[in-house]
Order: sequence, then structure tokens, then C-alpha cells
Amino acid sequence: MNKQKYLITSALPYINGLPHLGHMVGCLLPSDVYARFMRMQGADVLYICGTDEHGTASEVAALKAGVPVQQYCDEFHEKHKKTYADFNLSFDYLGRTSTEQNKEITYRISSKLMENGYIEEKTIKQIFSVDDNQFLADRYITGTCPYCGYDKARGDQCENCTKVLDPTDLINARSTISGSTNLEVRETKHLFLKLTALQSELKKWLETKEFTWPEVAYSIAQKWLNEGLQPRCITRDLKWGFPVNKPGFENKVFYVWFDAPIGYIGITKQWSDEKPTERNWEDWWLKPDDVHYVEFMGKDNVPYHTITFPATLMGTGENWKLVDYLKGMSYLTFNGGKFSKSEQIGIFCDQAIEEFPADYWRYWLMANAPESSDSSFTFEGFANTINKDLNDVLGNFINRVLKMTTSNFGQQVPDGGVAGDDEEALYTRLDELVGDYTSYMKEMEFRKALGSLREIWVEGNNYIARNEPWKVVKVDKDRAAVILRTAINMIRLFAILSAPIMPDTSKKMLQLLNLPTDNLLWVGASMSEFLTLLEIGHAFNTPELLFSKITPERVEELSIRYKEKKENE
RNA sequence: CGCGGGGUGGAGCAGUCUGGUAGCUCGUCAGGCUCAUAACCUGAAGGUCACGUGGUUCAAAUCCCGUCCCCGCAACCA
Repeated sequence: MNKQKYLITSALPYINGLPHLGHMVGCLLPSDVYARFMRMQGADVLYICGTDEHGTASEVAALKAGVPVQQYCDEFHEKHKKTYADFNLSFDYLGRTSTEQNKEITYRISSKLMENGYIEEKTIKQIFSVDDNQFLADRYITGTCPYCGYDKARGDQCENCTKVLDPTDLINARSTISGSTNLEVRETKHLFLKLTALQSELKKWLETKEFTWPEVAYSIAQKWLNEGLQPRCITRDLKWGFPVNKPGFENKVFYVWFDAPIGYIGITKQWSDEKPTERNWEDWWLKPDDVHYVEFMGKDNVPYHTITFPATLMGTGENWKLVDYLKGMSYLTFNGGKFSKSEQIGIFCDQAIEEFPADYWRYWLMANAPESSDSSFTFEGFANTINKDLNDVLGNFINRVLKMTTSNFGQQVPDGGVAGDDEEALYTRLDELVGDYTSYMKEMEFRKALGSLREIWVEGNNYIARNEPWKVVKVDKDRAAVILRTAINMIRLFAILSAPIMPDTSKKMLQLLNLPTDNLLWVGASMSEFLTLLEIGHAFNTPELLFSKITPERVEELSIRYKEKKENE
């Protein structure tokens, strides 16, 4: 029997600067947790991510940094890679959208769309900056708002009075890139994807997702359909991107949002090309019935993944794999406001990892994931959760059990006695809780899943408190052996259940118990079997503290330090 | 009347689709325990579920209507 194939993708982080905790919780981390969980379930998982590199934003960033855009992307790709490794993200492949592979797939898809009549040409008017020698996107034009007088209004919208603007409305319009006011309106020809022609097919497909997708994902998609789709421009007057493969358009490139989602496929091909004899990207993308495809993204990405990308694939007439389940996440806010890459507000992933171990962040972010609505980050809340859940409940349980065992029975799984009624009750309760936790993980209900995980830990402390082994050991050593033996087995249980969320901590726990740490499998057996697996006399190591508390002083210091904007990169 | 999401004890959230005595975690207070990282366990206080003392109903946090507030998006920003 072949294992079920699971294709898992995280929205591709934009290359410009490093991601912040909002990006981490919005797509990168939940996709990693799910990928790890599914691997432990025995599924054949392919987990794909990469950097999204094309477009004006990276051109501008490179210009500011004073390096060629290719070099800028090369450097930042490596920085992204390091950060994700620091967070223990277990991508099977972290690729890029600017590769030959992605170009090949992009051309294949765009050619098909042209052949099938889903592409049309239109001439539009756009602002051209003479000094920059390029067309400017509306948001790269700054000027004074004609309505409120705000002098930094953007060509698409005034951030001060929120009025939607046309760049020609601006007074003293200038290029955001160079500051030049030498702007003129020019005509330019572009390609548009005829979404209108694909509307009914899209609608039919989306309707099948109504009761399975998260509210935030389905409602956003539905909103776009209900408003009626319009042709969407898929080319740009830029240099950095894939040149359009159509005569007369050689000086233009595909729009970043056209080739970015195609990047999932291009990156899969990058992965496949590294070991062509063992891997075949087509098995994952062109055999829809063999694969279950799950996408993770923040809500801002939803329209592109529910409307434009599926429409793009449908329009080819080929049998591309479309997303089966879309996990759309809301936003994490920072002290009530929003994280901002452009404003450098919030905590960025490279900073986060310098402050605390990855598992602290991973646990907190998943326990507070913005699933049904936005959720907010504060250092106070962060410290509360880490101190209570990880340090006091989980960490202390492991420490008290191993120390008590060591002082009474030596550093090994104690011998003596047999499980009794209280153990039976524990098995029953844990079977139930582990079942809940597993279901929530399968359903990607992460907050609820972590609630169950925490309950499981608490159940460990409960069992100890109820049975008072420190008293029992003085009168009935066999009984104490049973209690502690069961508790040590629970540490193994906790390690396995925590592995998708906190891989480092899980590994440490298993190492404490002298158990293998690779290729872990999920709990299959019932607790009556699972909690009696460790052999009598199996040696464990001297316990070390897995977590340490975050002091109020530290919280205050961090709150002050991160209130200010980040100085530079 | 642009669109979507949200407004539930001090904080963070679940419950709303499928009406039926308001639930979880943290915090607070009290008690227990003393093996363990002053950790663990138990119990209690605290909410008329944004507002209209609106409509439907035997019954509304839940359905309907109206208003206010917060967050995000608004198709040339990733």
C-alpha cells in the first residue's frame, strides 16, 4: 500500500527584509507543525517553501542597498534560510521564484493560457518617470493629497485621510524612488488574465469548500466572486522578473503575483531536479487524485490563492493539482498595533531567536495562533505562558519525577508492583485527551490542539499529586515503583506529543530517557500499552532543567526595547 | 450606504452554523502538599455575553433589525 501523499506549502515570504513574528505565525510555523505532525502520522509529506523575489519592492530595496537586484536576492535568500533553520522549520525544500525551473513552468502556463484564449491585450495609461527611466506603480508615487493636504500621500491612496486616489490627483507628484518630479502619463500595453471567463468554473470549485475551509478563507474568496471578477493585469513594465514570452512584450516582465504562486510548482521542480532519479515533481502537481494539497497563508494572501492562482491553473486546461484545504490565518498584532515590515515595527525573527530559544516562540505562537480572529502579542502574555505552561507544568513535572526516582530507585526505570485502578483511570483519561489532541492537529485547529496538549501535561502532575509517591515510598516501595514508572513513561509520551510543536525540547526529553530521537512515530497504541513500554531497569540521564523563567524585569526591559522602531535592517 | 473579521468576568480566548441554567487558560483570594525550578494539586470570588431594557420565541451570547466601536483589506503593495 502506498502512503498517502501530502503536499504542504507555506505562502512564500517576500525577499525584501526578514520576516517578523506575524509572518512566522501566519504561514511558516503552522505549516511546519502540520508537516511534522503528518510525517509522524506516516504520511508521504512534501513540504515546500521559498523566497518570492520579483517585483518593484526588491528592485527598490536593492537600489537602496546599492547592489544589483540579483545579488540582493542571493544575499537575502541566504538570510531567510538561516532564520528558518534557527526556527527549526523542516522544509523538504526552500527554493526561490527567480529560478530557471520557475521560468520554465511560468512559460508553460502562460503559453497555455494564451493558446486557450484566456489572455487579452489592453493599453493602459501609466505614470512614467523620465529620470528613473521606468514606469512607476501607483504606490511608488508620492505627493500632496488634494483632499486633506497630507504631503506624503501615495498614488493609490492617502494614508492620512484614507481616500482612494489616482496618481494624477496628487499635487507635486514625485517618484518615491528618486524623488524626481519629472513624471508624465504614457500609454503602455499589457496582458490581462480574463478572470471573467473563468468565473463560473471557479465558483463551482469553490462551492465544494464551503463547510470545510476556515471562515476567514472561504468568506474572502466568496466576497471576490460576489463582487464579480475583472480581467487582471499579469505583466509589468519592469526589468526584474521573467520577460514576457510574447512578441511585442519582450521589454516587460510577468507580475510578481503571477509567477509567485507558480513558484510552488517551480520550487518543487527545483527539488526534483536535484535528484531526478528519485524525485518527480509531476507526481505532486499533475496527478491530482494521488495528492492531498494543503496551503497555509495569512488572510492578505487569500484572494490570490482562491481566485487568481486557481484560475490561472484552470485556464491551462491541464490537470493541475488545486488546493484541497486552505488554512488562512488572521493577524498577530503587536501591542495592539500591527507588525510592519516597511515601518520596522514589532519583533523580527532574527531578533526573536536571539532573545529566546525557538521552542519558546513556537509554543507561544501556536498556542495563540490568530485562527478565528486577530490575536495580540505582548511580552507580558508571552512570559506568563512560557513560565506557567512550559516551565511550571511541563518542565517541573519532568524534573520532579526524575529526581524523585533517582533518590529512591537510582537513575533507572524502577522495578516492582503492577498497575492498579488509578493507573487504569489515568489510561482512560489520557486516551481521551490524546485522541482530542490528535484530532485537533489533523483538523489544524492549533489553539485547541495546544489546549489539549497542555491538559495532558497537567494530567501528569495530577496523577503525581493524587498518588503522593513521596509518602508511599516510605511504606510501600512496590507501589511507589509503579507510580514513578508510569510517570517516566509519561515523559516519553509528552516528548512524542510535543515533537511537532517543540522539536528541540522533544529531543532533549528523549535524550534524558536515553531514547532514539529520529523518525518518531505518533502514538498508535492505547495508553495501557503505551505507558508500560519502557523496560524495567532502563537507565535515564541526570535531569537538567529544560526551561527557565522569564523574570518581570526581563519583561519590562523587552517591552521598552521593542517599543521603538528597529533601527535598520 | 465599499468589503470582510471581531466586540463574552482584570487579561487572552471558546461557545454563535444546529436557540434551552455562560466555559477554558492566565491573574486574584483561600486551602492542601512539601517529591520538584517558591514549583504542584484543590476550592472560591468575579460576566445581565458592545449598545438599543429593539423584534421573533415558552426560551436568545446564539436567529432578525438598527446603532456604535476596534482590526484588516479595497484588485498597480508581498
